[in-house]
Amino acid sequence: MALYGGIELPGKPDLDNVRRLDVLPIPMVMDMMRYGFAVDREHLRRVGSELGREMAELRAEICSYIPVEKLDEFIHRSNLDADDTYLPMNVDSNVQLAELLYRVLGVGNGKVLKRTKGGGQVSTGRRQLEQLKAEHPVVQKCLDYRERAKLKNTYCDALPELARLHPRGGCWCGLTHECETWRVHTQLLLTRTTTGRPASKNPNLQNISVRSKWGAEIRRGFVASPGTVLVSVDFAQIELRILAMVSSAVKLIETFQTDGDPHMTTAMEAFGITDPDKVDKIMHRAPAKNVNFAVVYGESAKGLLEQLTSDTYGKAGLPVPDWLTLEWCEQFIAKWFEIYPEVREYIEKQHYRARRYGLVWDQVGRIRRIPEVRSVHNRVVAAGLRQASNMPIQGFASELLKLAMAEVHTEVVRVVRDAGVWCQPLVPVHDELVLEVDEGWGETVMGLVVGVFEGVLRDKGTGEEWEGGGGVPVKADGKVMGRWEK
DNA sequence: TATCGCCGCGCC
DNA sequence: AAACGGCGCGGCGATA
Repeated sequence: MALYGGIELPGKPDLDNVRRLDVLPIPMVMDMMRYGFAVDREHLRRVGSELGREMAELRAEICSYIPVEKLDEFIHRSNLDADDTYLPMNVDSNVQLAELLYRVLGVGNGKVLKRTKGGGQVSTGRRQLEQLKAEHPVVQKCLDYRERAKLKNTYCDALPELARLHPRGGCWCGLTHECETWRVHTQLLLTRTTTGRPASKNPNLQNISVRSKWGAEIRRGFVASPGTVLVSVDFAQIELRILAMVSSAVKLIETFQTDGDPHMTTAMEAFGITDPDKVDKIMHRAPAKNVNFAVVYGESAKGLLEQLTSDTYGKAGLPVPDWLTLEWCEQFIAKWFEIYPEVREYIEKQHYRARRYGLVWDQVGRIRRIPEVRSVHNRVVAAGLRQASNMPIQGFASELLKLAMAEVHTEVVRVVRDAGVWCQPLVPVHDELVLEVDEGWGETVMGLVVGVFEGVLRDKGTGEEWEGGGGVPVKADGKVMGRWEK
C-alpha cells in the first residue's frame, strides 16, 4: 500500500523505504538547524544565580559533615570552589564523595554497595543514594546538590555560550530578524542512531530538563521570538500503540480503540479492579505505567523494583510502600504478560529473527544488526535480545515522526508561509515537533499539524488507514505557548 | 594544555 | 554477573 512519499508498509528489509525516510525530513531539518531556537539568556542567568546560591549552601552543608579529626585527610586536596573559598572537599568529585559517604561516615554499612560498570568504584549514583538517604542527612543534600549542579553547569553556564546573537537586519544564518534575539543552532543527525531516531547535539535539544521544579524552570528559558508563539505537537502513547500494532495484543488494541488510558487498563486488570475510581494513582497506576513502558525494553523484576523505589516514589518524595518487594515485581510482570500474552509472542519473534538472521527490522524495513547474539557471554546475548525487541518499536515510532515532518513541511509550513504567515519548525524530540508560529496563527497551525500526525498512517490516495495497524488509531496532542514547557 | 574514559544524568 | 532501549554532555582524573 502506498503511503505518503511513496513509503510502502510493511516494508521488507531492503533499503528503499529507509533511504526515503532518511531523505524526506532533510528540508525541514536544514531549516531547523539554520534558524535555531531562541533562548532567554536573562532568564537563564537569573535561574543560574539562584542555583549557584543553593549549591554553595549545599556544598557547605555537605562539607560540614566531615568530622573534625578527618578534615586533614580531605583538606590537602586544596579544593577551591567558585567563590574562592576553600572547602575541604570537591563535592563534584565522585571519588571524594564516595570516600566521605562510605568510608568516613559509614553510610550503607553492612550493605552490599553497588559498583560502577567501568572502573568498579563504589557507586554514588542517584539510584544508590536513594536507597541510603534514610541513613544519613548528608545523602539527601548530595542528591539536591547533584540536581542543581547538573542544571546550572549545562544550561545556565554552558548553553548560553552556544547562543549567538541575531541582530536586527540579518545574521550569519542568512535570515533577518525584527529584533535582537539569542539563538542556539542545534545540529541534527539523521544517520547517527541504530534505531532511526534523529539525534541532536551542540546543543542537544532533545534532553532539555522538564520534570523537576528546577528542570521546568530551565525549559522555560527556551522561548518564542517576539511576535510568535511556540506550537508543540506530540504523538500520544506512540510506542505503546505501535506495540499494540506489531503484537496484535487484543487488550491493548481494545484500549486504544475505545480511547482508553492504557496505564489505567493495566492497573485495573492487574489488580482486579472494576471501578475506575478505585484505582489509586500511587499504588496501582504508577507501577502499571512503569511496566507498560519498561516491558518494551525488556526490564527485569529487579529493574522494576529499582525504578519504582528510586523514581516513582523516591524522587517524587513519596514513601516506598512496604508491599513493594522483588517478589511483588516478579508477580506483577508475570501478570502483565497474562493480560497481554501476544506481546510475549512478539518479543520471541524478534529474538528468533536476531538469532536466525543476526538482525531485526521495523515496519518500514530499517534493519539493526544484532551481532551480540553470537557472543559466548550470556550477558551480552541478553543485551542483544533486549535491543532486538526494542528496536522495531522505537524505530517505527521514529519513522512516523520523520514521515510526519516531511508532510508538515510540504503541506503545512510551505502552505502557511505562502499565505504570508511566519511558521518555522524548531526541533524534533522523538515523538514531538516544536514550531514557532505567528502569534495569531498558533491554534490554526497546531490543528493542521495534529491532523498530519494523526493521519500519518493513512493512505493519502484512498484515505484508508494502514491495515497493518490492526485498527489502532494514531492520536496526537498539541499545545500553544509563549515559553517551552510541558 | 589537550584528550580520553568514566561516571552520572537529562530527555523520549 | 547483570538485571532498561536510544541518545549527548559536563566534571573529574589520568595520561600524553
